[in-house]
Order: sequence, then structure tokens, then C-alpha cells
Amino acid sequence: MTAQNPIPAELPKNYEPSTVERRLYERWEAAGYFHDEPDPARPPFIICMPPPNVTGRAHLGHGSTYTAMDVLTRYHRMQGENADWLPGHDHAAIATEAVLVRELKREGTSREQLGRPAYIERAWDWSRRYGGTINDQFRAIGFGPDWARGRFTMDDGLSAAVRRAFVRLYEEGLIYRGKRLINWDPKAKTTISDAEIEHVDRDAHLWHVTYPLAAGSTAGITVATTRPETMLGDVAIAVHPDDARYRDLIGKTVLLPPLLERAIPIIADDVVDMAFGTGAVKVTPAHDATDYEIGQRHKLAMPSILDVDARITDADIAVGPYAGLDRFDARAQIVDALRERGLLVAEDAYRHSVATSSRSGEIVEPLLSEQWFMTMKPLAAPALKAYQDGRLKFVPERYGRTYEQWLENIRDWNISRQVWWGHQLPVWYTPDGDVVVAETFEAAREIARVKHAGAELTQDPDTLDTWFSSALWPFSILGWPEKTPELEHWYPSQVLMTGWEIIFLWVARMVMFGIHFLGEIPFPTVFISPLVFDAQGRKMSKSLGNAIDPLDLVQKFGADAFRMGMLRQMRLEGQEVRFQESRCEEARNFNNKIWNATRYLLALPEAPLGAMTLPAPASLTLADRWILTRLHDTIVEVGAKLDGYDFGSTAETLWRFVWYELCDWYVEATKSDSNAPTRATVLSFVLNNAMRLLHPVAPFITEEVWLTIPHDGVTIMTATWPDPEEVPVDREAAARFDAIRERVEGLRNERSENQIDPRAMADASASEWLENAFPAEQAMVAVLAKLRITNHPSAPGADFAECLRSVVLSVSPAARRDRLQKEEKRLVGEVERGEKKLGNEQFLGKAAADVVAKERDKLAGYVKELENVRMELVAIAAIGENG
RNA sequence: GGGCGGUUAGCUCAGUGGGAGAGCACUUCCCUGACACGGAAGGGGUCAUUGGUUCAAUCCCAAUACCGCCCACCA
Repeated sequence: MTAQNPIPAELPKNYEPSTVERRLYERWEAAGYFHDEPDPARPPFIICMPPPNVTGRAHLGHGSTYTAMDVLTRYHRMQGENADWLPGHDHAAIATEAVLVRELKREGTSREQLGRPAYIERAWDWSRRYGGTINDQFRAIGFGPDWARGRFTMDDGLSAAVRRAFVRLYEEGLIYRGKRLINWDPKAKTTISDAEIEHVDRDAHLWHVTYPLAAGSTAGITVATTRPETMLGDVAIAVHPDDARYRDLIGKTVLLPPLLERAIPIIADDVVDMAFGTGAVKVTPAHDATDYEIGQRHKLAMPSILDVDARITDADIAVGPYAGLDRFDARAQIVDALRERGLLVAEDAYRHSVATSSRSGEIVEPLLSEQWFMTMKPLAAPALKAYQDGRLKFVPERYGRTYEQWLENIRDWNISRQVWWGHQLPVWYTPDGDVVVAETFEAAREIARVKHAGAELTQDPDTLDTWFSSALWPFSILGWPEKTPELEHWYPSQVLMTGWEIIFLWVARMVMFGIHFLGEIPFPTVFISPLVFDAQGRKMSKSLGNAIDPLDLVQKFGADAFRMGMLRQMRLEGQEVRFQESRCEEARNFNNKIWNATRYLLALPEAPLGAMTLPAPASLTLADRWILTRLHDTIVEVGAKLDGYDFGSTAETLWRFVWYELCDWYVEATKSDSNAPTRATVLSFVLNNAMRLLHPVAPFITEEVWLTIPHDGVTIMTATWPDPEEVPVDREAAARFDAIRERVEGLRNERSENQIDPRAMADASASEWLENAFPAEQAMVAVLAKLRITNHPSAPGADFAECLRSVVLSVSPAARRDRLQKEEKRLVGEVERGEKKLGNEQFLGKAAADVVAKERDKLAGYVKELENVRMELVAIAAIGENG
């Protein structure tokens, strides 16, 4: 059935995306085309959207990763699959809290003054107020997730899933509480996990400080340190046991500068590197990971000298006048004091990597603190195995090694945070310090009643790392722990698409949790999309002023052009895209090209037969057969490339087909009368197929065009994906058309070199044979190359291509001679190369037979061409003599 | 310290064990029955360097140089 669609009397000359996109998107969403229900009758194609921060805005990174997801979802939907792209938002605890705390401070208050319930209410308000922004931006880019299934990591269902997961892991002994050295972010005022630390190289100093053996002396042991302020918490000096320089000092004590009030021992430990610094190292167990280990081995005291504000504190141990100072002020003052006392031996410039918080950018402070942790090794082992036995694949493959290495070296995960916005730990304490873990307060109270004599319960104030809820995402959004039809049919999903920066934070943890809670990996394939940088390869940032807002590009060039422009820059193996805005502009031009091909079709006097109908096979012209063959190959190629996640190449293939083959050659060829009887139907058919191939990439213009030309159905979104079997192939005709293209290019070149006015028809002669045997083709050549062909009887050629070659421009003999001489020179070179190769017995003996045969054919071709060129040169010389 | 990418035309990047490619930019010409957001033609590269494997290397291997990224408790 062909839907009747009124063809606009006059389509505007240029495609105007802004007038089209909103109208189409609203229609799609209202009609529910993005929505689907679990349907066991169809193969599922499920992608879980990496949830953007609830208050986030669309950035260029979404342009690559999210466009890729949208493309695949649309592609698989058109293939009739049970395709659904599941969206949602992340509560982004630390980021959101940072904004709220700043806001409260501006108002002269704080979260503590507000109180927890009011603060949480405010966070909810804030999330709701800004939460819709990114959805609308995604709509503007044409992303079509199943909005009706949108979830939020803090919603009731997901919060219940988080509590269930926590309690189970606790009961299994995989979650525990302990006092450990953790990463403290003094700005965000919370712990962060190892995975959230960024090591940044910074210019600093390496101070050489002497710890004297006795008061008033400068004789002692000298250590090198980058952090003099932590000296206040030193409990020992460590040297390597084999270090001859210090052997005699082991066991002695030195006075701790700059106060010189405390004596600390010199101990021996293998971890000390004799070659670094002075070979002696100060030991501050409460503020350094290595020192913490030394402290444990030697059973040293572990006094903390920094508080949660990263200020010096005397809570554990005397710190003299430095109490209350900021860590960096204390550093400066201590260096001064050391210098005064003559204990500062050297002050070297030193560049080293400093642990900073990827959340706030603040230098992270290792602190000793009571926190909740997750034992990771038992969870990592099966996740590692899934990769190693090939069940879990990465695209590009090399990222698998990143995943593997991290899991192999995994350490326990600190999951408790001191922010308030998030999932509060389902943990309660009795006044006696007994721990009760339960999914709900009611359940906790019941436990307390039975086990703890009904003791009062106080809930742990901490919340869970945001990534804990993210790790449950692939199944929590499907209803887990309930047994829903969604969970039944849509878990596991088909592919996860994200950037490499969250392989550890998110991907690995989803795999671990998926296996642990559902016994199955959450997706068999992880596609890692490139990160987007500016054209100079710099990271896009507001401070650099080089950030590009995708919505600006959508406004300037249209959503389709933005998507196409981005996809064309994505390379299968690439790890970055150096984004060039010009690519979007080119893509806009591309869309305009499509638009005008449509206008051309609609302006043809003949009416197309119908959406999926082709003219009788026998009536197809050479040009028809060629473009249909190219269409067939393009369908096959695009399918293969999409299946292989090769988006850049997909876009490139479509671009070439639509612009250079369909528009530049087929449409031009139809301007020859010999193609008139079939052109409208064939062009309509090819355009219809091309729009369907292009729809996942450029959803809007393809719908607009598809609805305008003959089509089946009400929307291209659910139209069937083109089937190569339905497109007739004629290789021989295609080859002949290619020969014509080659000859036409040659003729155009001659015109150009002979400076023949492009507006003028040029005279050309052709063999009688071509005139008689291929009248249609001759007419087409004449139109494509703008020729007026006058036939001169000449010797019939042996084949079509040779016959074509006999179509020559009637230009001055001198011009022709110059051109032919250039050609002769080139051919002589080719022949020489070929002869040399074929004269090489090693080549003949060792190269594969088909390679040799190909080389022979090539040489024969060149020899023949050379002969022709020389014959023509002789003929021209004769004319010259006669004339 | 470990690991991973990259080096091809002015720019951004494809590509292949046997005749160097695209888009943009550039030059010349053209509003030719859809499109100047267009059409036609053209110039431009010792495929980073060195060595090896091979009948044959831009492509495979090794080393070097430079660029980028990830991981790591050398203070």
C-alpha cells in the first residue's frame, strides 16, 4: 500500500532543518515510536544509556557516544528487532552537593544549619528544576530513547535495588567497615575512591632535612621529602637494611624537627629505595600510603596531624605552634623554621605527580579514617574470566587490556561518602556500637528488637559512592530485584557504549555486579567511543574558551548535520576526535544535496510507479542498472559497517553513494533522453532506499524526504531496513557504465585543458560502431560531457571501452599532440615498470600466480594504450604535414 | 617504572605486501533543464628516521626520534 502524501507544490530551494525537526520529533514522540514492550517473539536489541548527571547539559561528547547509540537503536528497530534504548539520570552526588553547598554559602547558611531532611528536599527540588534540560537538548539532537522508561538513580525502585545489593553484599561478607588510609578531598569534604584520583605532574620542591641525633647538633640523618608539614606526624625514619651508610644508625633515635621535642627511632625496611634522595625516608603512617604500610609492619603509632579541613590538628599529638594552620601555610612555616635551625640541607626544584581529586581538582589528602569498604577480589575474578574467555569483548579490542589490568590489580573499594545527597547507608548503630544492616528501618528495628534488646538505632550518616548505584544500572532499571518481564527479556543488553575514562569507574563494576547478582554479564560487547577534543587536540573546557555547545551546531546546521559531521570524524580504532566544525557545515551541504535531488525527482514530468516498484527488468537502462548495482553494494556495505560499529566509515560510504554516485552521476545521466522512460521510478526507488539507509544517522531529513516521495507506511522510523536481495544487480552493465564515467572524465579534462567554453557544446567525433551498437550510451556520453557528436566512419573497436575511447574532441592538432605526448610519457613509465617486474625471474618464480597474471594484464593494457596514443600522434603529424 | 596509541598532501584524517587516497583549503573555469549550502577540471606527498624479513615494504619485524594517553606507594 502506498500512502498518499501531498507533494508540496514548491519545495524551498534550500533544506531548512529548523522548520522540520521540531515538528517531526513531536510527532515521533507522541506516536510512541521510541517506545517498545518486551517481546520474546523478536530478538532484543537493548542499550542502556549511560545516565548523564541529572543537572548536566549536553556536550560534544554526547555527540559521538550518544549519536552512536541512537544510530544503532534506529538501525536495529528498522530490522524488526525488539529495540529499546533505555534512558535515565544519575544523581551525581559530589557534583550536585558542591553546587548546593556553594548556593547555601551564598545565602549565608549551610547544610548543617538547614538540617538533613530540608537539605535533601532542596536537592530534590534542584534536580527536578534542572533535570529536564538535558532531555530537551537530546531531543533537539534527535536522540530517541524510550523516554517513558526513564529512570533516576535516586528514584524509589533504584534506591530499593541499592539497599538490596548493599545488604546482600554485607551478608556475604563482601562489605565491611574499617579504619584505613583513605583519599580525602578537603574541598568536597568527603572521601573519594582510588578510581576518582587523577595524578597530575606539578612543579614542587624536594627538601633535604636533617633529623639531629642530639639537641643543638646538626649531625644526624638527612631525609628527602616533598611534604615537610607532615613531619609533625612522623613516628620514625626508615632506611634500607642493606644500606651501609646508615647501618650503624638503625635502632638509634633522632629528634623530630622543627620542634625537636620528640625522639623517633631509625628503623630498617625493604621498601626504602637506597638510590632515591638520601636513602633515608621519614615515616608518617597517617598521611602516606607507603608509610602506612611501614607503620603496620613495625607496629608504629599512627597519629593524625591533619583534620578534615586539611588543617594541622593537635587532636592526636602535640604539634606546637602549627595547630590550626592550613597544610600549605604550615609547610611554608616549617621550611622557614628548618632553615633557621640549620636543618634544611637542600631545597631542590622537583617535578612529581600529585594525587588530585577528579571531582574537585583539589590535592587529595591521605587520611586515616573509619569507612565502609567492599572486598573486590572475589567480585573481580569472574569479571576477569568473562573477558579472558571471550564472553566480554571490547571494541576497539585494545581497551580490553586496560580492563584486564585494572581487575588484576584491583584493591578494595571505599564506598562511603560524607556527602548527604545520595543513598544513605542502610546501616544503623545501637548506643553500644552494634551494627545493624537491613534494607529498611523497619527491618533494622526488628533485628534490633530481637538481637539487641530493642536498642535505639541511629542511621549511619554517610551515603554510598554514586558509582555504586551506577554499577547496578543495567538491571536496576529493568526492575531488579523484582522479576519483571523487562528483566526477563532485556537482560543482558546487547552492547554498552561509553568513553574509556569510565572503564574502571563504571564498566568493570557493572560487569562485576551483573555477574554477582544475575549470574550473567550485563552486555557481551563494550564499545569505547573516542573522546572529543578541539581541532588542535586540546581538551574542550570552559576556561580555555574552546568548548563547543552542540546545540549551537544544531541551530546553525541542523541536528542531522551535527550528527553526520560528528560521525564522519569517528574512526573505529581512534581514541580521539579532533573536532572540526567545518564537518558539520559540509554535512549541512550534503543534506541540501539530498533535498535538491528530491526536488529534481518531483519536478520530473513522469510519475514514479510506486515506492517499491521497479520498471520491467528489460527496460532498465545502463545507468539504471549501474545505480541499482551500486545501491545493492552500498546496502551490504553499510550493514556490515554498522554491525562492526564503524560509524565513520558508515557515514563515508553513505556520503559517497548519495553525493558522488546518485547525484553526480545517476541524476546527471537521467538528463539524457535515452534514460527518460525509467528514470523517475528508478530514482524514486533508489532515493527511498537511500533514505532508509541514512535514517539512523540523519533521522530528520530522511523522514521528511521519505514522506514526500512514494513510500510505504507512516514513518521511516519503522520502515524496513533495505534488503540487498530486492535490488537487481548487473555487474556487466555496471562495468560498462564505469567505462563511460572514465571516458567522460577524460573528455572533460580535454575540454578544460583546451579551454573550451563550458557553456558551449563541443564537437566530437565518434566511431560509427559506437553510433550503431550503443546509441543510448552515445547519447548519454554526449550529455554528460556536453558534446555534439558527429560521426566519422572509423574502424570498429574490439570492445566497448575501446570503442568509447574513439570518442574524441575536435580540438586543434597542436593541443591534441601536447596532451598525447604527456600521456605517452606516463605510459612509457608504466610499461617500463611492468616489463622490469615481469623480466625478474625471482618475481615470476616466487610471486603468487594471480599476482603475476594481474601484472601481465596490466602491462598488456598499458602497451595497447601506448600503441593507440602513438598511432594517434602519427596521424596528427600527418595532418600537420598535409595542413 | 609498567602498558597502549600515533607519526601519510597546507589542515583533519582514511588506506593497502605488488599502480599513493578523501574532505577541507588552494588554482582555473562555469549560475550548464535539483542544488553557488552547487558543477567541472587541476596543482600538491622521498607515506617520521634507520636497519631487517621478502622476488616485492608506506603496509610485516626491530631499533631510534618526536607527539599523545592510561596505570603505578620512590619519599
